[in-house]
Amino acid sequence: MTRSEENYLKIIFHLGGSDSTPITTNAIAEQMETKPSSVTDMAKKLAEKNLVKYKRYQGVSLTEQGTKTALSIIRKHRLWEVFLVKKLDFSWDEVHEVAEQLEHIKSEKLIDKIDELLEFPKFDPHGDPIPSKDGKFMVRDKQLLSEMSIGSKGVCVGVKDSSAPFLKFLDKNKIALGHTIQVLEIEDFDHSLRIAMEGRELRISHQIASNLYVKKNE
Amino acid sequence: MTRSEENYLKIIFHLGGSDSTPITTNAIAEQMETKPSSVTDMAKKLAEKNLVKYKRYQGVSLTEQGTKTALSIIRKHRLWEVFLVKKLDFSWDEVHEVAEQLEHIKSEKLIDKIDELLEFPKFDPHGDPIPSKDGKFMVRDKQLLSEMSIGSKGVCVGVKDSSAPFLKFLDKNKIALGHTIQVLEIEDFDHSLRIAMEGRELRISHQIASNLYVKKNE
DNA sequence: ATTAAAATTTAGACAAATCTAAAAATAGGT
DNA sequence: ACCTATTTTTAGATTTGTCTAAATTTTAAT
Ligand SMILES: [Mn+2]
Ligand SMILES: [Mn+2]
Ligand SMILES: [Mn+2]
Ligand SMILES: [Mn+2]
Repeated sequence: MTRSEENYLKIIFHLGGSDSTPITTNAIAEQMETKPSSVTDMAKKLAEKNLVKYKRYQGVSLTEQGTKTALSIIRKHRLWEVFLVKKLDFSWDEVHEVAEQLEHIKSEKLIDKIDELLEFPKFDPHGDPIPSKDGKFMVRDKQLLSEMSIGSKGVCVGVKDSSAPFLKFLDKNKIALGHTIQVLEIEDFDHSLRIAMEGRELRISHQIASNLYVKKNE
Repeated sequence: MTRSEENYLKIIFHLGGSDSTPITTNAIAEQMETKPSSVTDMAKKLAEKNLVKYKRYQGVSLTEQGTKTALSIIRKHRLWEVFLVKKLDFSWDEVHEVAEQLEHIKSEKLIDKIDELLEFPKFDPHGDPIPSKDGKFMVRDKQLLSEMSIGSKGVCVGVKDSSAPFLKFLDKNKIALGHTIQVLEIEDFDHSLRIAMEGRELRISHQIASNLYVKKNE
């Protein structure tokens, strides 16, 4: 597997899709920051290797083997992110770039030992689940903060947008995973929210709220 | 810098050489496990980037900039090797391959944090010195065991051959860095040695002795 | 000084991954 | 059903790093 093939598989996985709703060439091209014609070439190559199903003009979907491979890359990416944060004091907005490189290191033993060193974490620094060796991962019952009703309480468990600017904004406003949240008020005008978080009260825009995942209290 | 360029620089560094005694095309080709014609192409490219001095038919030597780059790759390689042994319980015969990949990860912060986590080690698991950020490294006063005279004592501080088979052989015979060594007898016939090591007595061939570095006691 | 052997370079080709421009297929609106 | 806009594919070129085979230069022996 080349690095490029691995990146395509990862992106196809993240775009979702299935046999019945394949991923389009353009969607992949946009995520890969490449041209559709390049995607077509790669689609053929991956199909040749039985990693994707591909029919001309009909888009691409992962085979079982392709899914397995994608999950193993994602596993490595997220474990390295945890390593960087927990063991090397990286902040959560710095880890993605480095993990993009580290995810391609080829050594089963290495990633298993990292997993062990970290005591088998189930989620990465952004709240995304870490697949196990056999490709299974926790699906956490979570919803966007923007979809919660007034008065409801929960715990912040993840971010939808994990770009550095958004993560830095959260840091600046002392919003972090694990914090408790209660929705106090939702403005009709702009859908901004007034929330209580760890004793404080703050106002956040609809855009922020629609990029924060919350686990609702029972 | 591409991965290939980095590997060429590293190998040119390891081959020694200087402005007056440049490294030959064939020597590089052999180490890189590639063809001389490929080396010529790369020599031109590296010369273009001012990383080596290159004159047709006259071989290659590193510029100051090339030396700096080579040392930074070697620093990364050796720090990762220490990390694998100390933090992930790899054995010293398993680390080289993985370090060959990890040495190409591009992140200053990452390698500095690894350095810090390891408490700034000065030598790698094979006894080779780890260059500092600014490219300086300890030159240890050491000699080959095969060059020691009868009766002299020392401490085993490094291996010349760090291939897995040799390292495994040392493990099997409980020869490790840090162990004390005294030369008891040298056979005229085959130059094999009888040595005392950590209380035991053992016999080792000339070939083994000429791949073990010892720091002589004053 | 000649000459043969060895080392090195050049020329031309190839695979991987990408691009641009043109052609083909599909999808959506009327 | 038809036409047009969009999507996707093809064809051909480019870059990087490699190769083989042929040509050139160096070296070392006579
Ligand atoms: Mn990430
Ligand atoms: Mn990647
Ligand atoms: Mn090594
Ligand atoms: Mn390398």
